[in-house]
Amino acid sequence: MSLVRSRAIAAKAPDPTRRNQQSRQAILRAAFELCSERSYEGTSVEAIAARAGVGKQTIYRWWPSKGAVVMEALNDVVGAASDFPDSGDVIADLRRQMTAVTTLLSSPDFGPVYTGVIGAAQSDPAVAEALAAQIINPRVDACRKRLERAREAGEIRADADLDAAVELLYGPIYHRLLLHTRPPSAEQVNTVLELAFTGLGPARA
Amino acid sequence: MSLVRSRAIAAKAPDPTRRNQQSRQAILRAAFELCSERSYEGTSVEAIAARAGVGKQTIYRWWPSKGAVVMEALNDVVGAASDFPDSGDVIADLRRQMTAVTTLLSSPDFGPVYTGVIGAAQSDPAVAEALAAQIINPRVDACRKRLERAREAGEIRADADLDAAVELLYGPIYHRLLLHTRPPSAEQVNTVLELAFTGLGPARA
Amino acid sequence: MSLVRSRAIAAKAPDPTRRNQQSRQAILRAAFELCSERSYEGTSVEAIAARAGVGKQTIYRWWPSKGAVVMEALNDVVGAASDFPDSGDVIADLRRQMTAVTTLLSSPDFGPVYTGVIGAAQSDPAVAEALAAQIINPRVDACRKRLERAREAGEIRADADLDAAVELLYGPIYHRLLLHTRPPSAEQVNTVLELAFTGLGPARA
Amino acid sequence: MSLVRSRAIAAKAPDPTRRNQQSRQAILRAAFELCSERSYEGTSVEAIAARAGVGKQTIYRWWPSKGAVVMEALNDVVGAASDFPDSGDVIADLRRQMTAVTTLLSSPDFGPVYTGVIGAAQSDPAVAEALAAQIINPRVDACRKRLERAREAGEIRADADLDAAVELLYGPIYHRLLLHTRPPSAEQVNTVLELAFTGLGPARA
DNA sequence: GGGTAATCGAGACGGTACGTCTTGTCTTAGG
DNA sequence: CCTAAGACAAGACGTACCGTCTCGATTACCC
Repeated sequence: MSLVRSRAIAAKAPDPTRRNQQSRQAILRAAFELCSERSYEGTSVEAIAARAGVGKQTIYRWWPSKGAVVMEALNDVVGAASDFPDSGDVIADLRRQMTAVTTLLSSPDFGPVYTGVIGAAQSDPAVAEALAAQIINPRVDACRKRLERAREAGEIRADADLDAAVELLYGPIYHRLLLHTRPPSAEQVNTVLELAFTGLGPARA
Repeated sequence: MSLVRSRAIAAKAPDPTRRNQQSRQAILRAAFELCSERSYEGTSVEAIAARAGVGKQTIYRWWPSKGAVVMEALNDVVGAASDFPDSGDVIADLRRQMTAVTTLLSSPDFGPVYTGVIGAAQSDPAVAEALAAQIINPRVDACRKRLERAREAGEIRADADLDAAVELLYGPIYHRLLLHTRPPSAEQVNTVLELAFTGLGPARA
Repeated sequence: MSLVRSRAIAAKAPDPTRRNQQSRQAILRAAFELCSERSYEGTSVEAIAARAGVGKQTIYRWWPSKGAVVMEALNDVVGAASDFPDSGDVIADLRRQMTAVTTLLSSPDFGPVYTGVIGAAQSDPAVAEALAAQIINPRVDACRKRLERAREAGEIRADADLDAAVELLYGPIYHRLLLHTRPPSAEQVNTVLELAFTGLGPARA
Repeated sequence: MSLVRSRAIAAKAPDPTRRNQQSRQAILRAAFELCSERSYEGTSVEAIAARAGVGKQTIYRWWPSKGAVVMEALNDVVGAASDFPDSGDVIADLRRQMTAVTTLLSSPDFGPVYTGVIGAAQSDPAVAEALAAQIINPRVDACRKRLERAREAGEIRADADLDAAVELLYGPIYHRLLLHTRPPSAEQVNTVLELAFTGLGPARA
């Protein structure tokens, strides 16, 4: 899985065996650094090439756009989607994972780069596709698998739509993150879990 | 509230009483049209000025950036946040309102412009602030007020955090919309309402 | 003559009796000051209006262009073309007058403004015409009149073309001034007078 | 001499071996054409770039200003300063050369472009320097060399300052050209030569 | 182990848009 | 009606990047 993971967006043609791995690393590193220092929008392909000590053509040979480069750089930073922990207590496991996410998103190094890429995805379908395929879906899948085990264990209603459940849990975090109403936080995670598992409705029976 | 709503971002200095309202309308109209025809990213200030028959300076005099113009145009299109309907059945009212939202977001005229502005908000703090203040918060407030009445009527648990509840309901829609996993839909609204009100946990008692 | 002298370029229409003389003076003064401080090119109508505490319209109402304003300001500074002195020695009189000219042209306050206006005259026929009519021709005339008296006194050949003679005397100064090969100087005046009166040819008979 | 002639003003930095000569020629050609059709002032860098089918940056990469471009274009048109003819009769040679100059300056294609550049030189020191170094000085030198031979041949006084003599001969032409009193002409050349060689003073001895 | 083909750094190129500046006209209030 | 103030349409300025292109100069594979 992880072998193909980080190349879907980069399908451009030339012989990958001749690729200079030092240049590739320098480019990804420069891209992430520049996005952290300035911002996603404030980072140009020219600047990435200059910082990496690389010709612009070397970037355009292997990636279709700035978004694709930063996408891949981001993916290198966060690493592969690991499976969810399974302690037997689904709420504790979700709390752990979701809290880690809000912490990462609040990091000044990572958060703005990530939201920058999501911003770029709104106007660049290739970035949007790569974002969903490489970053979001693997993590949604890992979460849904954990929820499936919880459902089998009776911790979750038997009739729950688990894809929708993942969106119900993470949606509020992205709502805050992307609409800039207030920052996501560990405290929010607790509230969301409580509401989502107990339900908004009045106590039943 | 709605008196000040649509000018927060435009604070730039010159005497507003001398402003040419025809130019203002032509600019907002041109901005929205161009964003609909091409895309947010594909629309330039130059093009807006040309389409509106206006000098570029007239745009830069009154707005700090393209994002601010489109923001205001969008706000004109969607109109003020109306109060939620109150039929006495909170779930029916939410379904009506949330379905209208997903329909609007799925419209090819409106959806891409809206996501474009949200994308711009990720790199432009002024746009982000205007988005929250002018578009999101008024609607969040309206929804929370309806939920408050529902809580008083016993349709919602007495201890529920209603701001979080709004995020719980709308977050899943924005999750799909902005992460481009799958489009928001009326069907999603039903699923979300069912899950959010009943809760993920197993039937109690 | 000198009553109408300085208005030829300004023929624009409105009733001159209603003209505010304080504004006129402030404009001319501001124009000359700004040209001295920055340069002719670096001075804009906006800046002149601002410095003079005057609306731009007040400038455009009375003058057709920046060149016309500076032209008139310059004319105020140098004053009317005075008659040449007549000591009975034409060469001494010319030396006095021409040396005064090179001194004025070398002044950092005046020289650059003057060459700036001559530069503007190369692209603006109205300025060119005003320059010739208001600045150059009156002085050429005064000089020619002095040469006429010298011719009558036998100091100058009876068959000399005196208009050409004036150009012969002042041309070398403007050659240096406008082609920027080397600055005009008092020393140049001596050389020019010597050459022009004695002639380049070998001593006759 | 003529090898280095046409690059003095263009010292801007980039590697000249990589320069696209087709673009260079297209730019110079477009610049001269536009200046002829409209005027020097009425010609913009944008228009030159558009007419030449070239990006603006390509102009700014190799020239510091519009003046520098037109300067070089002009220099290409007039060609290198040729040596003066030497028929043994210095007055005949000067008449030939100076008449050619007044003819060129009276040409509607060339004259206004040339005066436009001289106008620009009054506000742009770089253009002024290039004008002197590339256009004026080579021709002054060629003329002075011819006068030196004439002095050796006894056609000119042994004690004449020949640099001043060149200014004496050409100054009157530029006086008319740049102060716009009346146009330079072949007839003027005759008058100037007669006056300059014979002298203004009464017949000697 | 030499030939050849692709990648590499570098950077010029034709373009587009930026945000600023100035021009000359038009509009508004005040005297 | 003239004035100061300044908004307006127009459009050029010089800069920044875009994505493509052309250069030698290394590579690295194949014969």
